[in-house]
Amino acid sequence: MTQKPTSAEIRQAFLDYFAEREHTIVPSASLVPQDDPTLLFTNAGMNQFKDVFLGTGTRPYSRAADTQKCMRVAGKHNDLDDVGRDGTHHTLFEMLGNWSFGDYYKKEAIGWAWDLLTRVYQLDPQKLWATVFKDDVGDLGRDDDAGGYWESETTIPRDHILNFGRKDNFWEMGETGPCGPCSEIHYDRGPAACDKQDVHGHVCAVNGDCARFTEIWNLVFIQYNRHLDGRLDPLPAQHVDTGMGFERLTAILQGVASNYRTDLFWPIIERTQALAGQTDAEREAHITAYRVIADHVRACTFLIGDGVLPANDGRGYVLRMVLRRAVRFGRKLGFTAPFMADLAGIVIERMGPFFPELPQRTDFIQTTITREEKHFLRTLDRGLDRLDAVMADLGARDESEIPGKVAFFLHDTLGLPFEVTRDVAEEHGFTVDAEGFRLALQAQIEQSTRAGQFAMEDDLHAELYPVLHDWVMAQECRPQVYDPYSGLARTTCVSGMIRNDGIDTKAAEGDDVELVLRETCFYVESGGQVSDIGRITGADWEVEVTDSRRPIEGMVIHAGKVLKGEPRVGDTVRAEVDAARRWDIMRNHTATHLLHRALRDTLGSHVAQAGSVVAPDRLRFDYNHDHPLTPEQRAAIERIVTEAVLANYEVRSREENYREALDQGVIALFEEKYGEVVRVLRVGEADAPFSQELCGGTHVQHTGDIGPFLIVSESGIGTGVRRIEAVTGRGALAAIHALRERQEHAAALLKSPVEELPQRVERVQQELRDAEREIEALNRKLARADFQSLLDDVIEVAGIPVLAARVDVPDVATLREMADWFRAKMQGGVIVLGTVVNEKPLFIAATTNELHKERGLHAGNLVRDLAKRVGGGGGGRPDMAQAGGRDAEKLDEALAQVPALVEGMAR
RNA sequence: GGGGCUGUAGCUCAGAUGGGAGAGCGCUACAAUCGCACUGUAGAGGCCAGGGGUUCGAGUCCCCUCAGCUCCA
Repeated sequence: MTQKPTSAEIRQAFLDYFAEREHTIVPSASLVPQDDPTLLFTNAGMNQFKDVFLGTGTRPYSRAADTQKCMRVAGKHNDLDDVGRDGTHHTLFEMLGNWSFGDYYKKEAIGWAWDLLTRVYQLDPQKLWATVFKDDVGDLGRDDDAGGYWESETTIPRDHILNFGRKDNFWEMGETGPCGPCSEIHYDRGPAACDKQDVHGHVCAVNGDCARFTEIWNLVFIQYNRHLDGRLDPLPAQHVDTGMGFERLTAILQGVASNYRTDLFWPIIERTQALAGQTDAEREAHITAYRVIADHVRACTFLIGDGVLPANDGRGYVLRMVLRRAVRFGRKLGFTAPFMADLAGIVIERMGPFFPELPQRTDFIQTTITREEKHFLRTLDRGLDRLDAVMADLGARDESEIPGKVAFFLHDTLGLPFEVTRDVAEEHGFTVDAEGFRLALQAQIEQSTRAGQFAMEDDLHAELYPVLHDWVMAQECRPQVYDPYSGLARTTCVSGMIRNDGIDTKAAEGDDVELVLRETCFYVESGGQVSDIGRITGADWEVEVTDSRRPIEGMVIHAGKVLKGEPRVGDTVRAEVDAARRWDIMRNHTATHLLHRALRDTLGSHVAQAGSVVAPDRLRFDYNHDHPLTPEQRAAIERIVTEAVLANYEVRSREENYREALDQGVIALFEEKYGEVVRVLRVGEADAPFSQELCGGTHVQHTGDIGPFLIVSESGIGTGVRRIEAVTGRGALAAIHALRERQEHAAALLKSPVEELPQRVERVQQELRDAEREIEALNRKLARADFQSLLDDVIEVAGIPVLAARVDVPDVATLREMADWFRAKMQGGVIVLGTVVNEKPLFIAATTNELHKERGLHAGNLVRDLAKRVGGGGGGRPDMAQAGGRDAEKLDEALAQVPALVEGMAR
C-alpha cells in the first residue's frame, strides 16, 4: 500500500484481500431494498443477505465480500440536520463487508481483519483497540471464543482488549430472528482529536463518546435465534457479518481529520468552489455548506441512479428533501441557478468504476436533478413572494415578529423552508417566532404519526412457511423446478400442502388449500406480471387454483379450493395454467416492451419505466416524463407498436450474465438484482433488436400474436410521472367495439352518417348558437317594446318617480338590462320590475345612489320586503338588488305594494 | 397513510361579508408611421376544473371527484 492511498486503492485492496481468501466479490445491492417492505433504504451491508441469515434463501457461495452503498437519513445514529455540521455524518456511505454463511467463523474473521488492517493498510497496532462481548444483562457470559482469538490470532496489546455489554456488543436484526455477539475494532486518533477537551471530567475512552476513538469495523458473529418470548436458541449454522465504514477508514488512511478531506468528497468540494468562484478563505468560512452539498449530491446521484425519483412521499420524498437541502445551502454560496448536475458529473466520474449503474444513467441522473432544482426554485420564488407580502402587511401594522403559525404556513403549505424564512426575515429586520413554528410542526408530526400507524399486513401463514419449507425439502417429491416459460401444463407430484391454515398431508372437498408441487408452470407475480390461476387435477380430485405465490425462495404455493375428491401429498397430478388468460397476459407483456420502445422513440430516451402492471385485461405502464401525451404522440406510439406487431418479429428470451447483457445495450430496470444471471428478452432481429430488456416474465413467440394494440388512457400520477393504460388482443377488440357502438349511437341520434359525424356536430352547434342569438335579439326587441309602453305607467310617490311593473322576459339578465334602461330614461327614481322565470317570481329593484343618500331609499331592503310576500328572499346593493320567491301567483299583489313601500321608506 | 393550499380569458392573476365575470400582458382589426418599435380606438376570447347539495339566487358556502403544489409519517 502506498504512502497515501487513494480511496479506490483502499476499496480495491479490501476486495482483493478477501477474493484471495475464496470470497465471491458481489456487487453492491440497490439502495432500494428488494423484497423488504419494512425498509425504506438499504442501510447496512447485510440487507441483501438477510434471507440467508433468516434461512429462507441460499447463495451459490458461502463466502462473500463487497462494498455496499447505504443510505441513512433518520434514526438514532443519524439525522439529516446533522449532516455537514461535522466531519463524520453522512446520508450516503459505503460499507465494506465480508461474510461467511455457515463457513468460517470467529477465528478467521478476527485474524483476517487484523491482518488486513495492520499488514495491508499498515495501521499501527498500538492505536487499535478491540471490544469483546460480556453479558451484563442475562446469563450468556463472556464471548471467550472471540476474546481468545484476539489473543492468539493477533498482535494486539493485551490491554487493548476490552469487554462491553449488550448495548455495544450484541447485535440483533430486530425483535426476533438471528443475532449474536460482536467484536468491534476501534482506532485511536490521538489526544488532539478529542472534541470534548473542554468538557469537565471527560476522559477519552473506547465507546467514550468523543472523536478520539472511532469504531472502524464491526465483526458480528451470528449464532442465536431470538424467539418472541425472548428465548435464545443456538443456530444450526453460524454466520459472520462484518461492516467497516469506508469513508472513515479512508480518512484514517489518508491521514485527514474529516471524511470530507478525503478524495471521496474533496473533488466535489473543489468543483463546487470553482463553480461558486470563491477563494479558499471564503470556502473555509462556508465549509458547512460545502460539506452539505458534497454529501447530498452523492446521495442524490446514487438514489436517482437506483431509480428513485423526487416525489411527495416515501423514498422520493427523502430524495427531494436531501436535494432541496443542498440547493438551500447552495444559495448561501450564491448559486441562483441549477448547479447540482455538474457536481453529480464528478460523482459519476469518480464512482463509476465501482458502481457501473451510475455512468450507464448519467443523462437520466443529471436531467432529473436539474429538473427538480428548477422545480424547487419555482417553489422558493412563490414562497418568497408570499413572505414579502406578509412582511409588508406586518410592517404596515408596525409589527416586527413573524408569527410561528405564519412561518409554519409558509413551510407546510408553500414549501418555503423555515431557515429561508428566518434568513430572509432577518435581512429585512424581522424576527420569526421559532417556538411557535416548532409547536405547529410538532402538532403535525403527532397527527401524522397517529395516522401512520396502519396495521402491518400480517400473513396468517407467515410462521407456517419456513416449517412447510423444511418439511417439503425432506420429501422425495421436493420442489425442484419453476418453469413458467416452456409450457402451460405439466405432470408432476404434490410435495406438501397447507389445509385450512395448517400443514397437512391430505384435504377434502371444499377445503381451502395451498399446494406445493415438484415442478410448476404457474407464473408467480413478478415484474408487474400477475400470478397465474388454473387447475391441478389428481386421479380422482381437482383443485381450482386462484393464486400462486412464493412466500420463501425456492417454494411456490398454489392457493385455491378443492372442487372434488381428496388431494394427498405424494399424488401424481396434472398442473394446468388457465391458458386463455395466460395468453392475454403474454400479449400484454410483450406489448409492454414494444410500448416502452415506442415511448423512448417518440418522447426521448429519458423515458424510464417507473412501474408496470401486466394483467389479462390490460397493461399499465408508468414512466418518467413531464408532459401529457399530445394526440399526435399517442397516435405515433400506437403506430410504432402496431408496426412492430405487423412485422411479426420473433420474441426470444434467454439467460445471460448481467454485466455482459448491459454491455450489449440491454435496458435494465431498477428493480433487478445486480450481478446475477438474468433473463434477457429480445424482440426482433438478433443483430439489431427492436427491443431488448431484462425481463423474467412470459411472452408470446411472435409479435404478431399480440393482435391489435390500443392506448385507452393516459394520465399523470405524480410530479413527472405519467401512466398509460393499454389493451391488446381480445381486450383491444372489445375496446374498439365499444368505441364503434358509441359512435354509431351518436350518429343515429344526429341522423348522420358516421363519416360526417364531426361536421354534423359542428353544424348542430352552430345552429344552436345562431338560434340562441336570435332568441336573445327577439327578446331584447320585445323588452324594448314593453319598455316604451311602460314609461306611461310611471307614477310619483313623495316626489320620487316610481315604476312598478310586471314584464315578460326570459331571464334575470334581461330584467336587469331593462331596469338600467328605465334608470337612464327616468333620470333617477325607483324601478321595480317583476317577472316569472321557470314558474318562479323574480324581482329587480333599482334606484340611484343619490336617492339612497338623500331620501333613504334602499333597493336591497325594498326587494327583501317584496320577496317575503312571494315566499322568498333577496338582497343586493343599495342602488341595485334582486330577489326571488316561490309563489308566482302573488307577484302582482307584491308589485302593487311598491308605492306604499317607497312612501314608507322615503324621508 | 394523514394534513394544508391552489384550480377564473392563450399567459400572470384580482374578485371583503352570496346578488351586474374583471385587470395587465398576449391576440385580431382599424387609425397613426416610409416601415418597425411605440401609441390610440374597437373587438374576439370564459359551461369561473368536474359533479352533487344549501338558497329565490353560488365564481363565492357545504360535500364528493379530478388535477397541480406542499408538509409530515
